[in-house]
Amino acid sequence: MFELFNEIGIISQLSRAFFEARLPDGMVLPHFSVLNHLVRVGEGRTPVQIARAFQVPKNSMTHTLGGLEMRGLIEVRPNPKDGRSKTIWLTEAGRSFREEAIVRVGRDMMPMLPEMDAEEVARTLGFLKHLREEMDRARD
Amino acid sequence: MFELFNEIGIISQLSRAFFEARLPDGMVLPHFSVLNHLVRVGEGRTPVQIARAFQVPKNSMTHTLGGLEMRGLIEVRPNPKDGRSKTIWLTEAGRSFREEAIVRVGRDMMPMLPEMDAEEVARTLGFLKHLREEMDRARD
DNA sequence: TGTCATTGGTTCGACATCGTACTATATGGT
DNA sequence: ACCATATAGTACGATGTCGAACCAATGACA
Repeated sequence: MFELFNEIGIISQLSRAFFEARLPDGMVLPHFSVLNHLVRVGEGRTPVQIARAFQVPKNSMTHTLGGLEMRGLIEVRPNPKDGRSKTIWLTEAGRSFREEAIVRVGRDMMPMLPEMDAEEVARTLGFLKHLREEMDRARD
Repeated sequence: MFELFNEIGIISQLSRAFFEARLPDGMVLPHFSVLNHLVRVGEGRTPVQIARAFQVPKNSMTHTLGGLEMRGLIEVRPNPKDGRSKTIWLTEAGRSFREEAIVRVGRDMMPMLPEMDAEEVARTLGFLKHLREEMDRARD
């Protein structure tokens, strides 16, 4: 069990480094992740919603969103339903940035893929999701 | 595939937080990991060897070892075979600190364990090790 | 309507992590 | 023996991440 978490930690570290080596200068994995999230889950989300989705504190998300806005990849608008809140939208630059990043990373990831059995990946993913839910519950 | 790395990243984050919440004040996961490594792999390792084992840059390891030495959990001795190098040894305090941490974390991790099938854990672990090796190779 | 607790977001300070540059020792080739 | 190159460890600066404190807007409730 310790070993499992250990392996997970190291892979997380390696995959992050792998990713960031293929992103421009100061961009970091969470930047890409947020763009991706907005495409998949939908735009117009609030910062807290996004922070919860990634299980990070909201001030960290403020920081990440700040970087994305400064680079013109997202647009921040007020939330018409709540005066305290904001909503996050992709710009055209943000959308195309995500696409290019996926191509670039995907290309370099190619050589690794044939080595892994698709079914095994799916089973592992299922187990990890289960594990994550378990850990969420243990957080009280 | 992206989703797999995403899940791994979040679990890594959660498990780290879980761990560190059960360590004293300023201690952090790498501190424990290094102590554990020394017990399992053996004492007398050099900082670079340890850094490589954890896939972190050597200056990060310098920092981590500094923290452990300051707390009296390890002892640093010169390397008789190489004047540039040092060797790292556990103190009694370090050894017992590790034991206590394992007990404390293990106790709180108990409620999660019955939820997971041991065979599934083993299979996942096998796959992740394979994946890690693949990624190591891709690092050139 | 007035008051209090809750929630969204930011600011600030602390710290881990990392790239780069640097010193000191070791190693290999001539 | 001498010099070039590689390697071990450290120092420094930049930055991501986070907890705590804070402000503003909302909601609950008398």
